[in-house]
Amino acid sequence: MKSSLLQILPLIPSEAFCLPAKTTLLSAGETASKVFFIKEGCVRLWYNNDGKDITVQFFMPGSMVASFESFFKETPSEFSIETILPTTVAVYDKKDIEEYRLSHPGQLDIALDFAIDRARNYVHLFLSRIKDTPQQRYKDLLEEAPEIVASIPQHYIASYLGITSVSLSRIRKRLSQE
Amino acid sequence: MKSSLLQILPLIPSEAFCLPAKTTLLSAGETASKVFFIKEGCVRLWYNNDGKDITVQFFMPGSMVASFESFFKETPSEFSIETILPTTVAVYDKKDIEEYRLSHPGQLDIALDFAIDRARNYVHLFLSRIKDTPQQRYKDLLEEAPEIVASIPQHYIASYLGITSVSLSRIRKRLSQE
DNA sequence: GTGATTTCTTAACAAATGTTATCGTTTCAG
DNA sequence: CTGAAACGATAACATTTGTTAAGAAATCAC
Repeated sequence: MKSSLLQILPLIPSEAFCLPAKTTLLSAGETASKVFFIKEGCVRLWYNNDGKDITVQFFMPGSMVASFESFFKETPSEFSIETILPTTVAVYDKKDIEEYRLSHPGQLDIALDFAIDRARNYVHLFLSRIKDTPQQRYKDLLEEAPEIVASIPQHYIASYLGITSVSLSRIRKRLSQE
Repeated sequence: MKSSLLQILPLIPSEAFCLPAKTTLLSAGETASKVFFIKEGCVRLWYNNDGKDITVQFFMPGSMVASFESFFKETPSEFSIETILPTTVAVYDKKDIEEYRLSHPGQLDIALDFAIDRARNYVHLFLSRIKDTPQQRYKDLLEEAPEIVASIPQHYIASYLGITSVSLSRIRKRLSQE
């Protein structure tokens, strides 16, 4: 039986940190050498689109976040990562992961598993933008993570939904009138 | 020095096929066990969104295509793959790739490389939807692959751009008036 | 070849969003 | 505590897209 990623993670050296909100974990332009495991709080991955801040994804406790392409290809990251709530993370270094990976060849390939997982994630982010209206995506987000919607500024939510905060305000009004 | 994917591919058994347009390589619901290398022609990967046909991506000669998640996770594919022009492909079987992979552990990890590559691809598809207007994306597609735009029905293009064919028609008119 | 189908354009109207601006309210730093 | 900044709602108008429908042109099947 193959081990799961969550079983293997504790075997790799890591450091835990408690961070305040708005702490940057990785700035666009830097090359990612760390993976963060969210223990508590909330983190967002965002993209600077000509000065416009676009939230690509929110990460909740129990999930891992890194700048994917940068981490694997060792190129400057297109994305930044920052906490939006007070957050506790475990930080894994790329070299420690590689070391474990090379010394346990028979086991689950952590890197491949992480890569596949992130790829699947982007497929679904992509599909959700294609399939659903901003209004439907807002309703979905409300169901999946009401605590996010409640605790962070709406312009983060709006940029995640791919609309302006004005439009999100209108959507909220429409929904409250139903 | 690590080998590139394109150097390794010829070492793996494959079969070549010449296929007419509109040939389905994989139907949604099936589990992907093959990877296709496009030698000539053009292939599209598409998604059935409640009866609406959405083209996710076009694949040109020199690139590889498979239903990513289905291939790695051995789950039913959400996507279908079909030729849109007469196309020549080399077909690689998952078991042959795995065999090569396991018997050449020191070398480039084909699976990881393919997974990373597909993930990067989805990141960029995703970003391009976020950053650019349909009009800009149409202009980009015209530059990158004029032969596609010229040789396939416009509703494929429209669904790739995320708009209706009516809207694409309007965009074309706008551009021709500039 | 010919009739049927598909493709592409255009029109008219409805619906949604973007942009800009205003105005309370809340939050935050010092 | 207090002034400044950020936040959220709303209005007005422009722009874009979706929808539906109609018609011309190209393509396909037989």
